[in-house]
Parts: sequence; C-alpha cells; structure tokens
Amino acid sequence: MQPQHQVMQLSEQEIVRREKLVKLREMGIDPYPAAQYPVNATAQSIRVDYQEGKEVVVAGRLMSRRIQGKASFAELQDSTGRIQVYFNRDEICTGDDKTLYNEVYKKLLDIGDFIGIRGTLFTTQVGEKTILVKEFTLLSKSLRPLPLPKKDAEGRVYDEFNDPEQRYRQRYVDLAVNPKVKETFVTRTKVTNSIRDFFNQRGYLEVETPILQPIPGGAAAKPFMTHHNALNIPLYLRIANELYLKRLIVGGFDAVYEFSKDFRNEGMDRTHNPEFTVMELYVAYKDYFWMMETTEQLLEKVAREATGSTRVKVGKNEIEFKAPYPRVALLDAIKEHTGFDVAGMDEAGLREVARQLDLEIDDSMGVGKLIDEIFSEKCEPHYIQPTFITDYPKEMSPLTKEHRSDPALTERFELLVNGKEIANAYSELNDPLDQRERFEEQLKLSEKGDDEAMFIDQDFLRALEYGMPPTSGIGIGIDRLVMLLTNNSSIQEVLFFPQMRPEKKPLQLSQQEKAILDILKTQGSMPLDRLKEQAGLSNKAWDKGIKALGKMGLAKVVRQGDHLLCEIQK
RNA sequence: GACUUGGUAGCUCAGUUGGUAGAGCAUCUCCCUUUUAAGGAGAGGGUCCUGGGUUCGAGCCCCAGCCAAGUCACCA
Repeated sequence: MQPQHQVMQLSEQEIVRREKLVKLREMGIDPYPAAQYPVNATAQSIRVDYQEGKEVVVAGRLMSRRIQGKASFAELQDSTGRIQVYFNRDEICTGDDKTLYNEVYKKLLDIGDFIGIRGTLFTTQVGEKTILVKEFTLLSKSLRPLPLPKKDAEGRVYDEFNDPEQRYRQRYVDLAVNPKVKETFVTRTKVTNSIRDFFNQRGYLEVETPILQPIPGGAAAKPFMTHHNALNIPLYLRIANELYLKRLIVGGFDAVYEFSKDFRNEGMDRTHNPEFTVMELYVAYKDYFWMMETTEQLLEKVAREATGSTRVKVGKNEIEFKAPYPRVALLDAIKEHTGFDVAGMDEAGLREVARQLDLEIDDSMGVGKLIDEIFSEKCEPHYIQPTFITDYPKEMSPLTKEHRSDPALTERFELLVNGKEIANAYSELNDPLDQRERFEEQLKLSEKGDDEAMFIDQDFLRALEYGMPPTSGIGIGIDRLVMLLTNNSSIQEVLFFPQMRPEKKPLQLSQQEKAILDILKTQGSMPLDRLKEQAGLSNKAWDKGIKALGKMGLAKVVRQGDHLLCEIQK
C-alpha cells in the first residue's frame, strides 16, 4: 500500500496554485490569516444603499478578472451576490514599490481566492456600481480551480457546471458557482421557519424524540439496523416518530410537533433518499376534520411566505394553495377513476378487480395493500390541485381510529398535490384494546411475508392503556413539499448532500509498468517485441505500460535499422 | 433489479470506414489605465471511466465491470 500523498496527482493548475502559495509565504503574506476581517458591507447592501465615494469594507471570493495593464476589473462574490471591484496599480501602490499590484494581485491571486477589500464606491462609464480598491487582504487561498459558468446579456449560460453527479458530490462547488441552487435551500429554510412559526403562534411545543429505537414503529417500512455495544442490543434508526409523540400526548402535552429525520432502508430514486425529513404534529381533543382545516391554513401560509404567492408553478402545472381544498372519499375516488365499487369487497374480489385493471399483485397483499395499489396506480396521478383523500379502509391504517359512521373505514386523510402524497393524517386510534388487535393483524401480514408490516410495540400499548385523549395527528413530507415549492422534480435537488454511492479510490496501478521495467532492468536494452513477449501483458496493458514509461523518462524506444529497440534510461 | 443514455484537458463539449487526441473558457508568458459571457498575441496542459478481446493499429468495434442520469419495477 502506497501512502496517500504518493497517489495524489495534481493537475497543472493545482501545481501552479501551490507554487503561488509558497511565493506568498516567502513574501511574508499569510495565505490563511487568523485575524477577523472587519466587513461592514455586502454586495447587496452596496446595491441597495449606494452612495458615491462612500468607504466600504467587503469580503468574498474573487470570481472573475479582466486585467488590462495597470488597471483591472474583477468580481467579488459574497453570500448576497456579486459586486464589481476595480484594482488600479497606483491606487493600491501609492509609493514606488508596485509589487503589491504587479506581483501579488496580478500573479499570485486566483479566481476562487477569498479576499477582503477596503475601498470607495464609484460608478463606471458603463454604469456599473463598483468598489475602487484602496487596500486588499488575502483571506484564504484556493488551491483548486472552480468551474466558471458565465452569463451573457441575454441570460444565456456558458460552461455551466451542470453534471448532476459532480454537483451532488461536491455541493460546495455547486453552491459557490450556481446561485439558483442557493435559492432552493433558502426557500427550504423559509418553509420550515414558516411551519414553526405557525405552530409556535398556536402554542404548540417543538420536541425531540429518539432516533435510535428498539422497535421501529409508526409506519410500514424497512428500517436500518444498528447495534449498541454497551447494552448489547440491536437498535433501529427510526422510520417515523408517531408512537413517541403520542406517548407525549398521554403524558399530558396538548400539542407537540417534531421535525424528524427518518430513515428507510429501501430503494433510491428521484423521490426517495434513505434519510429524509418529516414534520409530525399531534394535537389533543381534535379530529381529522379539524386537521384538514388546519392543514389548508398552514399550506396557504407556507406557500405565500416561501414563494411570495399562493400560486406555484410546478412543471407544466400551476398549483393554487389557497384554502379550502376539495375532500374526496377514497372509495369514491376509486369508483370515479376505475368504475369499480370496491366498498365492502373481500380479498378475492379485490384481487379480481386488480387483475381486470392490469395491476401487478402478489399473494402477500391483504385487503389494505390491494386497495392502496388500485388507488395509487389509477387515481393518485389525477389529483394535481391540493385534494384531501379521506376515509381509508381499516386494513391499511393500523394506527387510525375507526370511522365514526362506518366500521370498515378509518378517520384518515392524505393530502395529494401534483399527483403525489404530501401529508398523511388521522383521528388517532386511542382505544388500547383495538390498537392491540390491529397490531396483531399486522403480525399476521408479517407472517404472510409482508416485510413492512408493523411490529407490536408493547410499551406503546401500555401507554395507551393509561389513556390518551382523542387526538389528531399529521405527518408532512418536508422534502416533497420543498420540491413542490421550488419546482424541482428530484429530491436530490432539495437535499444538500443526497446519498451517493462512494467514489472509487484512485487506482494504484503501474503494475504493468513495474513488470516491464523489471525485465528491462536485467537487460538494459532489448528488442521491443522480445520485451513485449516476456512481459506477458495484454495488448492494452503493454501499450499503456510502455507509453507511460516513455512519458516518465524511464524507458526509451529507439529505431535501429529495421528493429525497434527499447533502452532503460538514467 | 431491468432497460436506455452518458463518462474525452480544471469546466462545457466536438471527435469522420478504426490511422499521430480537438475547440471555447480557464492556466502560463508577453503587451495593454474604466471593462463587462469573451482586450490582443503566443505557449503549455490528456489514465479518452476501468479491465479484457478483435486488429499491423482502438477514444471509436466486441465482452465484462464501475459511476451517474432518465424510464420502469419495488416502495410510507
């Protein structure tokens, strides 16, 4: 195994920047100074509050340069955007010594470096608000060249940094170079702030519950497993936080909510990341009708605060988040979009319907899963505008209270927007005996082969036995909501660091080079074809190996009459 | 998991029946005092994703693999 530093191959530009680093240090300039820098303005504040001749101190990354002899225009980018700065040799170097401009600025600074600037504001002949640099300070040297997308007057982008793999793996570069990406994440935080604000104003309590759980409950999903050494027990990463929040309602809180990272060990695609964010809220003495009204109000406010409007463009559609939203019972939706009335149907009947609708089903599916399959395949995509789908069958809702007027159904709704589920809510099941029976139903499903069926959580049942007030709860998928509000069709675009397969380590090769060189060493010089034969390498490996050796100056091929001869060098 | 597409310079991309690897930007050198995607001139820069095969010869053709995106399948 070779040590890491020998593996590292630097590009020409990276070598140049490292050499500049050395030169700066030789000149007594610290490329990574510790002292704070007294920033008093930003690109944005200068634009908004422009005063000719005003002195400002700003800091940021150098993002472009146009050097013209003794003068140069450059762009400085800070967290608020870009501002043009003007370097003039005689403004920076007031005495005879011009090295600060000629050497330090022109030769030793690079695009990507962080610098601080003290200067005065002026407007150029072309009308651009600009800082006339009086003094600059290197704050941090950048050793890797950034990609340099550019925009022309019509807004066309050149050399855009747009390869998704690189953008996700190196999000820091993506953020530094693509301003739109930053906006997405600012909107994301506005969304969560707006939700918090809505709940806090109502006096709801934000809480934290365990991520490491002995029994992963509250949803049907495959969990991640881990192990606690001191306790010597298996633990699961939570798939939902529902059961813990309900325990808090048992304990006497009237309303609790939590933004929770949940984890599911399932497939990844443009709408699924193994870790994702859900907001769950539980409010005592409420039912799912109340929750529908609350949800409408919440989303109307969030849409307005995060995007500036209740109308949001999503792909080809425009979605109106203004309350109220239509309410459609699940079985009515199925009747409407498939023509089948599945109310009260047994498993065999549902199988037959699914078969007629050309749906793929398997034997482990019970009544609940079959209905879910029919609905999500045939109905879900139709609901573009926000719509509450209500009254799900009991079999697919093991934590939900039985419907007050139909024992086959539950008091549950999902909110669909743009054909996708955004929220899921119930009148929570608080009858401990009913809850135990529902868990036992799940156990049967599990025995049938459904590996997502819920576990029985005895402690949760114990809590319910002490008594939980009637409660309504909701879970909102934050990533999906942010996707909608930022018009992104991929979850990776709304997560800073989406999960990726690890990058391959750079190969420590030169196996073939070593093989060739070893033979050559014993001979000093030999015919090329004999060397190839003795090396016993594939054509491709031979070709690469001998070319690489030539390039490194270790071997040389020389022509001698009709023959090619290979000689060892040095 | 299946299929499709892609992987070439720091970035964005060309690359012809298979015949010595190209452009723009960036970098480096020289010239240049108000420019705006790009001032002028010149130079350097490559593991063509990896491994094997076919061939006198592979960035290109064949096989296997890696990574990604998209579509489908799976999926609270």
